Amino acid sequence: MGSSRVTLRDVAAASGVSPSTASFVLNKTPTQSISAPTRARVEQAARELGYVPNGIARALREGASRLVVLHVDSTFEGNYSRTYVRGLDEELAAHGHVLLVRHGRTSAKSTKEVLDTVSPRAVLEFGERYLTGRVLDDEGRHDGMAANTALQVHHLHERGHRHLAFAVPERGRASDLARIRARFAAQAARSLGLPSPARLQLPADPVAARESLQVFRGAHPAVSAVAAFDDLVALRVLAAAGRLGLDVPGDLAVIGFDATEYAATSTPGLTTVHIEAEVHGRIAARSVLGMAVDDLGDAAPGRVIQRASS
Amino acid sequence: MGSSRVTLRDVAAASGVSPSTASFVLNKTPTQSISAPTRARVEQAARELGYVPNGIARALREGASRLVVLHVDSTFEGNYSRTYVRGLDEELAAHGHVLLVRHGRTSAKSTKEVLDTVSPRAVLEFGERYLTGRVLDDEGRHDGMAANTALQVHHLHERGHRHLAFAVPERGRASDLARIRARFAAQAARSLGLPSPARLQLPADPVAARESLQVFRGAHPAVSAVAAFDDLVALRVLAAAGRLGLDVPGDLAVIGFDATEYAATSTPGLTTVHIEAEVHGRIAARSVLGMAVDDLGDAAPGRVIQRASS
DNA sequence: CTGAAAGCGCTTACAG
DNA sequence: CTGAAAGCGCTTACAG
Repeated sequence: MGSSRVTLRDVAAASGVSPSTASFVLNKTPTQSISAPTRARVEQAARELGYVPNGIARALREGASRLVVLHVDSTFEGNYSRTYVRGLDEELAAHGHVLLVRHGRTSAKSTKEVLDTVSPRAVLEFGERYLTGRVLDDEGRHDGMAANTALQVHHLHERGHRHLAFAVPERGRASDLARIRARFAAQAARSLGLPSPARLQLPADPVAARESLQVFRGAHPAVSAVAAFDDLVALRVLAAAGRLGLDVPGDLAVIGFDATEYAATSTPGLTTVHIEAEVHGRIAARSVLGMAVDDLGDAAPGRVIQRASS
Repeated sequence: MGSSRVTLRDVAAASGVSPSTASFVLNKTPTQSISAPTRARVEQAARELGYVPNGIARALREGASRLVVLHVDSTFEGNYSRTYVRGLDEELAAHGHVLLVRHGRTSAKSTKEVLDTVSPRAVLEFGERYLTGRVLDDEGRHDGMAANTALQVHHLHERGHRHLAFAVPERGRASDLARIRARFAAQAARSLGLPSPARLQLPADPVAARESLQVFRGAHPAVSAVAAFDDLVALRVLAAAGRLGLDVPGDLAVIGFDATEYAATSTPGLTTVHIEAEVHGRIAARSVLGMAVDDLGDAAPGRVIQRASS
């Protein structure tokens, strides 16, 4: 902790200039011209002394720190969150900022506390950008979750399924997100001329999940394929189907979402959607810093990882 | 962002005292006595104006912010990390501090950058405390990972297994941790008079994993049970065993670690160890703040969640 | 019991 | 091209 000792004043003293001048040099302040020799001396002194600016002092002066807080509710399991955070982190780092993550419930109070304590440059909600997506063309296609959900539906349709289910987790978990995803699935189905996917809820308890699937099968005998909210829910479908003696994919095809490592461990292996969100993370970073995002290119499209469950 | 407008000076003005006095009141500075009426006026003014101290200014003055950074390399999947972070977060919040998480590789440079930018009160490495554990008695028992690993070994031993394997992930992933866990497993086996568990490596690719298990079975025909590094590795063992036509648990029993939700979705269901780390999180919080930890009690012991795989 | 003053380390008008 | 000065919002000796 006792590292940040060297101060701007030290650098100034060592190079025989005022702190103001040292600051101008070190920040390359565009509105100030500094003679080349002075600049060289200051830079060398800073290097030799190992000067690093005190972020707190700078933050007090500038009104905000160079910290960006990402608030995440859910867990970090799939490929999406991993790549999103990587992109966000790298892009922020490239522009002198630091990413820190806040976990857990968004009690308004505790969020305010964070803001007051560290004066971050911004607070991002995980997935916000992704939920929206960017419109790619005049037909209003998105590269976000809508497109990736459509990928599930298209995949099942291509394999000959017309009557689909959309499988969601137990009540309460990720219910907002599940609702949005279900809506996207319905849109995708409609655009293919398919009926809207039926809603299938899969609780965590295996016995309850099996019963849930059994009841569902009775109510929706025509449904031959399931697009799941995520891999976990998909694996629950697989387990329930197995316990009901159903053949997967013969009686019921299943596709997961977001390609966790667990998808490779089921029997049959779980088909799923691999999502690369690094560009989304970078876009979020640039947006927060008020920079242009045009040169980042489009997000890598999602892709289906085909296994035996579909 | 434009919320933190009200300053200490405003509160002081509104209550007709100096900023010094207002500060003394609001911080309940123990070395200062303030008359009751003054105190009341300041507190009311602060409340009415919605005053929240500027954490950056305070940090500059005090030399460190009230922020604690938790550095985590791996993913947050099992019960352990979830409960650890919850305990850490709540305990820090109870003492006026804020927890933020930094993900990803510990490049020394980027860590330094974090420190310089936000001057956190402390930086914790995830699992550090847990890796060590606390000695509970004179026999040197630990409540940390050693004890939880022993739980796996004891469970398999109780079910009649004498020749065990310890299953680890592919090269590179969590290899330090895997080595430590394997050593704990060996200690536990020795204390039961069992031979040291053989090392079984399970790559992510299902075909490679199956081959790995096949080779292992040839080399260690006596091994009848596997304790796994985590649930993911355990599920890989299950899948590989299934593909080899082995009966689980008849031919090979399997126990996972850290009770992810995925453990309930395999066929057969995966027996695993549930670990409650909230107390560890609280201990870490208190330690970092230089507070006593005695009244926190012992960590909840781990427990085996019995399913069909053992 | 209360207040004026200094200072944490920086940035940035402003004056020269 | 360079420097002296003010000020971001707080805390805490120090004086009264």
